Formats: sequence, C-alpha cells, structure tokens
Amino acid sequence: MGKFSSPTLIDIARVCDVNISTVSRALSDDSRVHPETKKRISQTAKRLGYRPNLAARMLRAKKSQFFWFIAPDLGNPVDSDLVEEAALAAADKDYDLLISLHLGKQKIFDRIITAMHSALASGVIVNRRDIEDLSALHGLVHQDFPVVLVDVPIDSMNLPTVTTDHAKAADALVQACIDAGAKSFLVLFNPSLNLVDKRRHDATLVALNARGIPFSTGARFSSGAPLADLPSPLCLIESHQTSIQDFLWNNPAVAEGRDILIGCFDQWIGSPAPAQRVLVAEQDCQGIARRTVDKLVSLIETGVSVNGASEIDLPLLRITSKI
Amino acid sequence: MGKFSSPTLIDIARVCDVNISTVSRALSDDSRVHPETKKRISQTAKRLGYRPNLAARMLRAKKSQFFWFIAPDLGNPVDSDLVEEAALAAADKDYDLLISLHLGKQKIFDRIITAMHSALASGVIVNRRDIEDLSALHGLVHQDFPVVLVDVPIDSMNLPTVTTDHAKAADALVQACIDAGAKSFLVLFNPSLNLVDKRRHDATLVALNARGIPFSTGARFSSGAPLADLPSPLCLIESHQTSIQDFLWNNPAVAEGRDILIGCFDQWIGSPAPAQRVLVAEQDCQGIARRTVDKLVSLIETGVSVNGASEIDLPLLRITSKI
DNA sequence: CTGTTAGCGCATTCAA
DNA sequence: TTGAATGCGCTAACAG
Repeated sequence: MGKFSSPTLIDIARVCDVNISTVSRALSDDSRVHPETKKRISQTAKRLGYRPNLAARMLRAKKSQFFWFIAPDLGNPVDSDLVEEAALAAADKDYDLLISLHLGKQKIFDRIITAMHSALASGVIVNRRDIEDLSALHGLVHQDFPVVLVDVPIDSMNLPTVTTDHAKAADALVQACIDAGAKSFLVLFNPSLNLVDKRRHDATLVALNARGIPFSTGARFSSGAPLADLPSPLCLIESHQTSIQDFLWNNPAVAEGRDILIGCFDQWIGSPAPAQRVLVAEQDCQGIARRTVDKLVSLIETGVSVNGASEIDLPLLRITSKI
Repeated sequence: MGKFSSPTLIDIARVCDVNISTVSRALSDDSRVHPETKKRISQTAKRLGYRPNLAARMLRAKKSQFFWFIAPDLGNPVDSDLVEEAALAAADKDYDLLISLHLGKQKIFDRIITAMHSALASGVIVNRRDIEDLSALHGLVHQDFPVVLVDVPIDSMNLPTVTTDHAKAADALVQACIDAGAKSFLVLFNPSLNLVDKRRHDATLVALNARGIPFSTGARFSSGAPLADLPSPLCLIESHQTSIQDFLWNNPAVAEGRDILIGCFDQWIGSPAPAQRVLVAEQDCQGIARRTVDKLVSLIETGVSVNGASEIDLPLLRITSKI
C-alpha cells in the first residue's frame, strides 16, 4: 500500500485541538456542539479528506446503511430491472444497495451468504433462481437476519417473498391469447424446472380446462402424442422467448400449414415469425422491487420474526401484443 | 432486532473452554494449534452457526475480500456483461465483487465514493459513464486507494484505465462497411457526448479521409447540408442502435430511394430495416473485465502509485454482420 | 458545551 | 501448543 492513508477522527481532533468525541458529534451534526467548533471541525475534515471508516462504524452499530441484493445474473431484463429498481427504492429509504451475483453457482451463493452479517448489511434480498440448496440461508434466518426473497419463491422455507401472482398472470395471458383468436394451446411450461414455471403451468391447465379449450402439453408432445387434432390457430405458451424459439427450431413441423400464436412472459425481441402474433405478459419489476424494499425495512424496524413470513403476489404490469 | 444474534469467537471459546485466540487460530487453520483442539473448535463453530464478523476483520486488517464495481446501470448489454465478467474474474483471484449502481446521478455517485474505504473494499472499478464531476475520486486517489477505470476514460485525471481501442475499432468498422459495399458515409457519432464517442468520431473521419471515401457528418446534416451528392449505398455509422433508429425515424427522407447500410457498436436487436445490412462491432467484455481485475490486483500487490497510471486499449472481439 | 472511557469482534504480538 | 493483552476507528454513556 502507498504511504498515505485515510485520516481518522483522532487526526482531526489533534488539528482542531479538541477531543475526539467532539469531532464525532460535530460531524454527525449533534446540536450540543458549539456552532463555531462545529464549523472549524467540518472544515478541517473536508480539508484533510476525511471519510468515515464504515467498518468501524458497522462494527460498533451492528448494522449498516446497506441492503444486499443477491441476484443470479444480469442477462435477463427482468433480473436487471429488479436490481435497478431495488437500488432506487433503497435510495428512497436512505439505504445503499450492494449487489452480488451468484451466477447460478452453489459455491458462490454459499460464500456470499456466509459473508453476510448484520454488521455488514442491514438486510438481504435474495433472487435464488437456479440455486437448489438453500441451507445456507437457514443460518441467517435462525439468527433473525432480515431476509426477503424476490421473484422465485421457496416451497420448503417459510420466508417473506415478493413475486408476481403467477397463477393469476398465467390465467390473464391465456385469456389474452384466446381474445387474440387462439383455438387451441400447446402448454410448454416445464413444471419441474422451478416453482415459477410450475405455478404458471398449473394455472394454465386450470384456465384451459375451465374454458373448455383443447390443448396438449410439452410433456405429452415429447412422449410422441401428435398435435393434429388441435384446431388452428394454435397458441404456444411458455415463460421465455428462447425456450419457444428452441422448440420451434427443433420441431418445425408444428408450425407447418397452420397459424401460430405465442404467449410468453417478460420480453419478446425481434420478429414474431413464424408466429402471426406474440402476446407478452410483463411483470411489474418496479412494483416488486418497491414492495421488497418496503418489506425489508419493516422487518428491520419492527424486529424480525419468522412468523412474519408471508408471500406478496403482485399483479402483472400489462400484456402487450406484437405482430 | 430479534433475540438471536451471531455467535462470536468468544462464544466458541467458552463452549470449548479455550482462549479466544486459540479459536481464532484454529479457524484460520493455523498449524500451531493441536489437531484435536482444532477439530473440536471447528465443529463447535459449525454447530453454533458461526460466521466471522467481516466488519471487525476489515477494521483490523484495513482491507477486505471485496472489490467494488461502480457501474452506471444494467440496461446496456455491455455494461451488464462487464459486471458479470468482472465478478467471474474477481472470483478467480479469490475476491468477491460488490456492485453498486450510480444510475448516472452525481449525488449517488459521490455518496458511493465517499462510502468507499480501504477498510471496506480493497479496490474499486469505476465505469463513470454519464458522470461529469469526478472530483470525489480525487480523495480516493490521493489516499492511494486502488482505482481502475473501465470502458469510459477520463481526460483530466491520470488514472489506470482499461477500455477498447476505440480508434482502431472505428477504423475496422469503417473498413468492414466498405467491404460490405458502402460508397459513402454519414458519420453520426457525437464527439461532444463523451470521450468514447469523440474517439470513434475522430478516428472515423481519419479513416474516411485516408481512403478517400465521401462522407458527411451529423453536425453538418443538422445544419442543413443536403446528402444528395453522397453515392449509394450510404452507410450510417454511430455508437448505438437506438441513436440510429431515432435518427432514421426523425429523418425518413435519408433512407428514401437509396440503399442504406448501418455500422454500430455492441448490439443490434431485431430487423435491420430500413437498412439492407447492419455491421456490429462487438467489444471484448470478458477481456476488458479480466484486464481490469488484473490491473487492480497488481495495484494492490505492488503498492499503488499514480505513476502507474496508464491506459490499456483492447482490440475488438469481432465484427458481425446482420442482413 | 466538552472530555473521558468502554467496548463492538478480530488477528496478532508477546509471554508462558 | 496455548493464554493474555493490545488496538484497529467509531459512538454513546457518563461525568463534568
């Protein structure tokens, strides 16, 4: 390291010929310090380039100005939007947001969770997508560390969670596709992928059954069942654009000689082809982020309790159509 | 807060009936501790759910396992790629990456920089895009805090910077467009926007003059100069897809009755229309991130010195074509 | 209004 | 191989 280092309260105290605690008080704008002294101190602080040692402050206070957001990655626009919106929402509450990426790797996830500590961050927001083993979280929860899950819920643990009401959203998407002319459906959600896809899958089947619309599923299709008896236009419904395009790429016969519609979540980039039309169910990232931060703040202020665990399900932002 | 809190070394020491410093040594796998004792201690630590208090550790060590990456936002794929790749590169060096977003706001930027401290992070990577006033960085630099700039350089400060060789990249993009058939150019880079665009702009003009290709510029166009004398195909060249699409939207006459080519950086989503073809110059985010982390590590290990300031310019990853 | 002091949790030096 | 003691920088309780 270089020969310079950050000045401390003591350095300022020496220069101003006052006690260290007077400096501490002056810099936190304590009303008990004489205005003159305060001015002198804050000026020297600026002149010396004083910056508080947050490690020391955190050690003492056992809390910090930080929320910690653990995200999978930033490739998906929903994931990066959630992070950005959480940063804004946190700023509104005078917190700074630290972001770490687990990149879907269990090892990194565990490492970050272990580093987590009430001294370092006042609370943590976890988007656990793709992470299977969440036992590391148990330690945090057991020590009453404020944790809020976002986007992807956990079945096995009773943690506060903010997510989209996937069941209602899937129902709305089905209805929108029907309104757009769909006469039959191919349900491509993979219920064994994660809880989000499972909920979407199940709700879609319920919606179709309730409306008496003919459909098949990805599972049935891959076990050889033909789609010939499904009337056109056929609507393919799935979570992500890429999965649908992969499917159509691998099974070009599905689209041959019939009209195709697509229903998916979050985003559709580029042309709908070979479909005539794509309906996109957009989640309310800003709303989710805000509710998440609100929940975290309330956990911190009211004292944490496992009993407070609950799931907050927000409605879709909107459904858009692309032709 | 709840009634549970994180156990400390003292708690473990009490349970194991040894001194706290023995526990400390045991958990850092110090060879001087008796294997039996060590085993007993590490088991109790796990049983109690011990996690080291990083604030205390940082306070004492004046350094940490963290690098801090300050990014503008995550909307641009280059920005989020840089962050992801930096996280991976840091992990390779046994560092964790903390990410903060300044969202282009001076206030947030200054706040984060002020929070920065050798006790909290061992070094910082800054993508300053859209931030004008970088005086907050001076304090860090003056205290020999390791800082590396990424992507967007600063003219006025002599800081280590890792970026693309924008001049060479612009030259290569021009050549690729010519190879694709361009007979004239409309140079839309805005040299007053930031240093990146200025470099691309200047290098493009140099490349065109050197090759004797007719061209006009965005500045000339907006001051009323007509493009009629530019032979087809005309190539529009700019940094971002959105800027080009905005331009074409506002000036539809430019594309009327002639073939259009487009040259841009980073990414083109969707159809090239009304252009016949788009050439995309892709930056080497992984390379940039790795070099940045390498630079940071060497700054930390060798001791920081302003004299070490230098700019590392990486070549493009590739130029792709979209028809 | 200001000074004195203790202690947050940890790693390390010095003693044994 | 283990124990005792120190100090990192800060804030707050207590004392003037």
